[in-house]
Amino acid sequence: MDNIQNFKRTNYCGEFRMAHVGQTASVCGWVQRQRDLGGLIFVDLRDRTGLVQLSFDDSTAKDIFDKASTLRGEYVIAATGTVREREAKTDKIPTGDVEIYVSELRLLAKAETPPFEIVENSNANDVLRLTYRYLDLRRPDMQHAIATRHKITKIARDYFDEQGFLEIETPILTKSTPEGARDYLVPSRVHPGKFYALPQSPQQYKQLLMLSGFDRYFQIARCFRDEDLRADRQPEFTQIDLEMSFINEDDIMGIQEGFMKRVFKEVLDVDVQTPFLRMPYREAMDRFGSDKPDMRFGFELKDISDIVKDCGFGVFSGPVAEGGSVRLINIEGGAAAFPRKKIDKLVDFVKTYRAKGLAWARLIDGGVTSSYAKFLTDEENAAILQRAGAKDGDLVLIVGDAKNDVVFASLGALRCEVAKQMDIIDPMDFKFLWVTEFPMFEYSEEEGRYQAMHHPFTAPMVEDEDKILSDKANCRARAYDIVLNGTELGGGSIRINTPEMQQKAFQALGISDEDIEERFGHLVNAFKYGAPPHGGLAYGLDRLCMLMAGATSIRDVIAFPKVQNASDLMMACPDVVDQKQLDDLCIACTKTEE
RNA sequence: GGCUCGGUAGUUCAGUUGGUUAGAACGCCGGCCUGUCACGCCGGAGGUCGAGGGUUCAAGUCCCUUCCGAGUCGCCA
Repeated sequence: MDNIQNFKRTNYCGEFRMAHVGQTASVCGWVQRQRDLGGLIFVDLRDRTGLVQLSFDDSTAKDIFDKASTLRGEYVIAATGTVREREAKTDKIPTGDVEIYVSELRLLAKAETPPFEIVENSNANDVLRLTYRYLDLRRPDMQHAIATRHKITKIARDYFDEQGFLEIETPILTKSTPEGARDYLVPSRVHPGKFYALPQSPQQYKQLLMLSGFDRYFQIARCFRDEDLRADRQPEFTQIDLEMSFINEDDIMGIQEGFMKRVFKEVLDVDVQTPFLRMPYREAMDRFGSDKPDMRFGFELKDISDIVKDCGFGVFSGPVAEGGSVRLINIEGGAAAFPRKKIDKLVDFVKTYRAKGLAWARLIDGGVTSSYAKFLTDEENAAILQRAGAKDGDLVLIVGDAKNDVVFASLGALRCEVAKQMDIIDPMDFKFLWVTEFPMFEYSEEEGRYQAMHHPFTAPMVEDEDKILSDKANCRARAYDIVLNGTELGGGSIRINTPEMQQKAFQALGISDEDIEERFGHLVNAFKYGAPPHGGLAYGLDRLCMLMAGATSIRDVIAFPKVQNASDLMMACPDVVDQKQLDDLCIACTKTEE
């Protein structure tokens, strides 16, 4: 094995072009592939910038040539040589016009054959990739994703700095907040039986920073939530978190739009149109069945409750009578040609959203075949198709339910699913949307009471302030989400800044005075000392990176992510700890895994 | 907690109504080869069919349990 004494890298592998011909260059990295043609050896050398070809022939010193013949994939080497034009060029790699004719070769580390090939677009399965994440990260697409993430955070720091924001760190060991997601708890050794919680977000700290006068705060903040994972949800994730004082919604949105415009231009060279479209929550639900609608395609929802409320078909009239609704989406673009099997799959699909079924009508060759027409009058059938705006070649899909939530959830998901299946979505089309006027409260069936939809510090809309106690169901909040292509990128609100209004909000949530003091006393107390009007926003950095990198899971833009059961396959954690550690913390386990 | 899908050489997969010695490609090892770049040619090694139990003359294949992974519903103020 050689050492790297007196070796100085002059270039990264991916840099070499015809302009370098004749130069002496020193490079280092990993062997991608060695091709031994007998009297001639080629080695593709890889570093994080790309590949360059090293070549060895019968004019090469014998000891170097012999060493080159022993090279295997993933060996770590350093080489010095002359850059020369290739006899046979390739356009498959950017350095394909040149090669380095090696005069000095050092073998710095050997490598076992990796459990999967280190290549772009690996189809190795996730268990393997995540168990050997350090090898997975060598692959060019992962290197690109991680580098893209760096670019985004770099631009965020630059941009918010230019806008007068201060980056301020907030604690990771903090106080448990029973509202909202489950907390990760950290036991205290010094205070037996007491626990810190890891932050779900820096929410209260950043509001207190406003009260302290920092005026514009931002942080790239790690957040923790002990909830089940999804493709776009990890137990620890990163937010670009910010808060501003003496502002209104327009100021915050304007700053955000400027950031998005810049980050998309610099990272993807995409021009994002500003200002972004804004849409009240109510309208988003009515038109798209979702509070995070994908605006890249139509298939909007239409309410046909008025047409079917007195019809003879109980599947339609029943839900309306019970206070729900019947709505449809009209799928254009030849969806009427969907085979019956495919439609049956869609029926199963909506059932996962608790819909009881899916009625459909296909308009083909001037005729209509449908699953429901025989139960309705000609007038009713005609009115439905007219409301749908359906024309020949279209597929009408109808869901009715006594719960509007079910109708919205199923049709909202269905329009996205169908668009996906029809492959009509352009991944490089980025359609932003602000969803505004969120409800202040939502009713929790489980808890049997109203809960804050956003969080308990969100200000009500000025015109709805008097509804905060008297008409919770119709009280709207000064909250807004930023939505990109059907993904909720972030959310925020204007906060309450007077003790009086905060008191009302807690009261509306049914939190007792004792609980207020116990759980939020610090914040309530602080607000007595002059809190400026303030508000802010937090983005999911992982989701933004995912969308910009064209990934389908945030795992692909996180260097060391967790799997669905929240464990880390590479580090093999969580794991048991020594009894001594538990004793120090006064902790006894009552249940353990096998 | 529920539902759906998946687990077979190192890897990605195929494996028929249950039936001889479980295959392919890539990778790996050895040999040959002076312009390759998915090098080529010749040869070779490599399997607890995720695990456990059951049905059967016979199980990769059927049944049950369980582990692991993915997607998703619930959940995620």
